[in-house]
Amino acid sequence: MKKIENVEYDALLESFKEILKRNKLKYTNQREIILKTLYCNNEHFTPEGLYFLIREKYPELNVGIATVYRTLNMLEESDIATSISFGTQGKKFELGNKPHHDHMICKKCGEIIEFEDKAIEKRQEQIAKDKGFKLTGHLMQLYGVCTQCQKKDAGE
Amino acid sequence: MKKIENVEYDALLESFKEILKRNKLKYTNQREIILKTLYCNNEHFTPEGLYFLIREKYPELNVGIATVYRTLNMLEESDIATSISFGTQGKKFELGNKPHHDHMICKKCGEIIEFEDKAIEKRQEQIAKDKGFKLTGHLMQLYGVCTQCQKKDAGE
DNA sequence: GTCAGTGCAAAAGTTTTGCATACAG
DNA sequence: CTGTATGCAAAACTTTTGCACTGAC
Repeated sequence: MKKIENVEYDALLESFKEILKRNKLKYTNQREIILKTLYCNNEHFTPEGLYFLIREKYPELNVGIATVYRTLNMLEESDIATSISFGTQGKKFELGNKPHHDHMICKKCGEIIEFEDKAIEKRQEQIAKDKGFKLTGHLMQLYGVCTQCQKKDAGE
Repeated sequence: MKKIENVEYDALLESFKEILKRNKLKYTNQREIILKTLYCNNEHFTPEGLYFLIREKYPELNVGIATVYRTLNMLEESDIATSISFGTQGKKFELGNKPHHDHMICKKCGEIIEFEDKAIEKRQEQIAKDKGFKLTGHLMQLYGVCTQCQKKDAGE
């Protein structure tokens, strides 16, 4: 994984610090590591998964699961991260910095593919307008079976 | 609430019985009540919420929470019901009988408006095809502020 | 009669909380 | 220094499971 010297991350970090300051919260090592880990691993983490990864990569920090939960909830409330849940596999968090993107999820293996579609975005705005909603965000998840799992299924 | 003498419900019930039979499962009172309650209350239930409602309406049945969980999971596996999660409010189940519909959710008051959009459905199928997915379903939620809440906000 | 379904209670899993200590501001 | 954040462990919640009994077929 390349070292972070990245305008996008810097901006994210700044806005994070900004939000912390605005809410009189403290900028701690743990909070930064959690943010950074979410950023670097372009994945969707369960709180537990994130916890284990951080424990492994930064054992000296000795992060507690409670801190991970507290931080994730805080990030979600601040709209820095969002959580999604699919099937029985529980809740997963990701950063909400990417402006608009959606998820296609394999029901068999849980793989998540991200995609973006301007046409759909446009329609969404139109629908909201029709119903008198002021649109602030959206969540779209397509469920299906990924190529690999389709092959596997066929083989059985 | 009007009594059920409803073609749509009958059809649902039939397909439910059909699925039960196909899987050598039994048609029990509890299972029917759970299905009926989901159908009559056009809402999105948490397992617990459904449990309490059923306890209240059919105390003589003495349904256990375990049965509610078991049945909901069974319904979801059979694609009769789907579960979605609304933010931190946990997992909610609804019947999947309405062929395709999505949700627009007011972040202020929690109101849920259902809508349907053919153009988006089409695009979704196209996207899935492009990525090699076999699409089995989708979940789309638009978040925003409803007309009433916008007015309220303006008034403050 | 047989075997799946049920309620109950216990267990397993997940998330939050209380508290003493650590550390950012 | 002050007071928030943290780790730990306990508590609270949520969901699943084991078991003896019930009831659908």
